[in-house]
Amino acid sequence: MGRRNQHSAVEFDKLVFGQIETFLADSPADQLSLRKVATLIGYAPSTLVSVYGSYADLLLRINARTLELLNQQLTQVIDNKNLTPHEKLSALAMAYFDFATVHTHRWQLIFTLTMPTANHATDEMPLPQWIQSAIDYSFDLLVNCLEVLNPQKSLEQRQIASRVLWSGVHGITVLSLADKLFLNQHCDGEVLITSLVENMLLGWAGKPVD
Amino acid sequence: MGRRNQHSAVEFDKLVFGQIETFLADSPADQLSLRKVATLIGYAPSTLVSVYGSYADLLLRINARTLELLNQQLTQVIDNKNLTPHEKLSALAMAYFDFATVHTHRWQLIFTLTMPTANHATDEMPLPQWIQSAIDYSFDLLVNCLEVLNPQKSLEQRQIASRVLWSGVHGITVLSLADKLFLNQHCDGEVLITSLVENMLLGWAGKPVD
DNA sequence: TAGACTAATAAAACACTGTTCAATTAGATT
DNA sequence: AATCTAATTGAACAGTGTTTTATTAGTCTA
Repeated sequence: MGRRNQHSAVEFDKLVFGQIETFLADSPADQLSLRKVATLIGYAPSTLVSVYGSYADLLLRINARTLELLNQQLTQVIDNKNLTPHEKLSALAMAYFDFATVHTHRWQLIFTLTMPTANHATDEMPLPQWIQSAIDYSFDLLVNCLEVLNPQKSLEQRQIASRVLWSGVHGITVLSLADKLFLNQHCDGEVLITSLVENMLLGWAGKPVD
Repeated sequence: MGRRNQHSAVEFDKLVFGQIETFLADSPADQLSLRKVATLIGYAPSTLVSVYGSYADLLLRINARTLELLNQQLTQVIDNKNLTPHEKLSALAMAYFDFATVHTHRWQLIFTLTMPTANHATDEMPLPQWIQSAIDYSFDLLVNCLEVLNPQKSLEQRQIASRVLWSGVHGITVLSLADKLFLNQHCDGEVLITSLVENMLLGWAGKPVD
């Protein structure tokens, strides 16, 4: 077939992803570069491009892995059958926050990575089907919890509330990691998240929930 | 004194800020560069550096102007004395969202700009006093509204609730602009914001608020 | 008025970045 | 043993922000 790989495809992936992710354990993504990754794995920069298409595409692969890991952690929370809907929502919110706190730089990369060259295709092209399904499924979990808490509300209202909850948790996480909450006493973002969930569900159910 | 400026200091600022901000009216900040700004204003790149210190510092000046403009708009809402606390909070949230929607790229620059070279000073150095005061003042406005709505709660609880509200609005705004809310029907972020404020205040006051 | 001084501006070089492309190289195939 | 081919690389390119050096053009002084 030609020159033998010094690493097989999967070995190469493992090498690349491993080096990048250990780097991101300590340092933010904007301190990394294609050339640094190349020296980190002992290959030439052009090799990485020929394998992954571009540096942006490589980082996109990293993001896919991060999202998969996040999904695992959230699923783990959901699968705990001993929780009430209220507890489940709280646990999900906290798991999201904790994940971002632990894997700060990998999590931030998800939201800071922008594809270069005003990619017209990206704007109009819908998400890959498997991603869209995964997202829909995740939101359905929230929607179901909300339905139990207040069956009176319409589906649309539940969908809206699920987005509000997730946006709120996301906002708290973003600002907490950026240290932009400006609470004089050092008060964890976790306190804010429980307050958000507590008050939202109180407003949502019209009465204290369990 | 030496060679006369072809533009005075204030004229130069006006030229630079004007060109950058009209650019950001159409295009995101990551498509701009020091060299592009230089050609845009008809000066050499090094001139900009000698005036503002660095490209990052220049963008920081842009952010200061954006924040000032945002502050004006929010103050305008607050100064309307005919509003109930509830209405005031809703109007503030909406004004924040609308500002980000109108000045998308300038607003995003505030949160995407990161100072280069792992600036150790930045991590430990507190904010300039005038900025810290402005932030405290803004949050106090929220805290006061919350006190009227439920005087039972402690100051700390009010401070927490104000952060939750702001984080929630911020999160909705971020995800709305990134088009990551995944609501199948095209449903404005404004609907989410009213839902957030409504439910939070319902939970907060323990009863429907005016 | 002629020359020195100086602040404003620019030009060039430097160290980076991601990307492209032509040139290798080493194993498999014939 | 020669050929072929896929993996890998090195060099060139266009771009970035920054630094350093050089050139202006106006003001001040002798």
